[in-house]
Amino acid sequence: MSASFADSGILPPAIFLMGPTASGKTDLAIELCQRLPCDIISVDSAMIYRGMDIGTAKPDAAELARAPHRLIDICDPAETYSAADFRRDALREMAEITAKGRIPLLVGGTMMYFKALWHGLSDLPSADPDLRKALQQEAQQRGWEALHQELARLDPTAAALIHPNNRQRLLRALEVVRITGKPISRIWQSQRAQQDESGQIVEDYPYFTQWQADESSTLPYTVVQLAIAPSERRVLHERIRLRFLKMLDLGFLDEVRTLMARGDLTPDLPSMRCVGYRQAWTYLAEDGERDTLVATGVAATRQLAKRQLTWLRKWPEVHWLASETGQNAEKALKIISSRTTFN
RNA sequence: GGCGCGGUGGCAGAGUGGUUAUGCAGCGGACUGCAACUCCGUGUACGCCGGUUCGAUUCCGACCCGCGCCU
Repeated sequence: MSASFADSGILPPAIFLMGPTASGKTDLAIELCQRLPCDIISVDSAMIYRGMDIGTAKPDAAELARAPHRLIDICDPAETYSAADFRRDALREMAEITAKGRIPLLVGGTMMYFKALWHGLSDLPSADPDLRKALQQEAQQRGWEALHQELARLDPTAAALIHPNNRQRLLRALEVVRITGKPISRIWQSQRAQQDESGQIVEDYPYFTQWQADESSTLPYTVVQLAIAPSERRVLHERIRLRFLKMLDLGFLDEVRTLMARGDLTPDLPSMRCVGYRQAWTYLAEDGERDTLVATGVAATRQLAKRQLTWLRKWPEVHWLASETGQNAEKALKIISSRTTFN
């Protein structure tokens, strides 16, 4: 079971396996690896961090030995990583896997990364920490409303789309205007226009045509998209609760203590704002109640799952699997073989 | 048994004779370089019965429940 797709004229296969946290993605992915010539690429903005194992529910050593995951443990928790970084890295790994005649299996719950990979990103400048710091200071002095008003002047379209309270996105939009001299919305639009001329718009999915970039950013693979989740929300909530308690048993707090003890990490870093880590940090730093830690940690995880499901609910071309059902690997294989020429 | 205090949406917690805080959780949603982020939207609930009143969660009475004190 291997083939060269490079010169066959057929796009090589790739599999997306998506789902909310605690839905059983990792187990299913490992099972698929036993049955298909595929290699796993993690699509997870938290598992990228080294030393963050228990709280991210990273596969353990035995599982990794059976089914290696690419793009985990690639960053130090002091570092930041972006959707653009992910797209670049994932494309590189996918090419490498495909070159070996194998199938890239992209597994994870970071929907923004899936979207960036699948649809590409507009040609925008990356984050500029110094500029962001300067903008933050400006906000301190002039007020956040003033910054939003400035955006309304420079880029009314973006300002209408970004709520004044959404400082993170407001800063990003201002950052782009200041660096490029062009409104971020115009950059989105110019690429949408190209899209229109090439006739690539998929009418059924207007949402996804909003930002699809030019041909070159289209993913050169035949993608089979699978999503897995419990069919009932309450079941997902219970799985989340049990898993959080299990993490605590496994020494999650020690893991966070170790991170805090480094001395160079702060609670506002992306890594330390991850679900569970943020709550554990507060609990340890403020000597909180254990019941509160559990309640807030579990709630934060539920909220994460809800946001992931919001993405997934409107995601086109997904084939759904139910976590609690047996035989998901068989079902997945059936879907995969019916949608690709592989085998 | 007597006296006192209190019973407000899933939880916490304000308050008012008519305009029905707030926080958390839940639910729905947005999201192009921090995305496990960030942000938006969403609930007439006032223990029970009767009375006063044009109108009662708010005033009065009885009752039930909880807490404290007393005999």
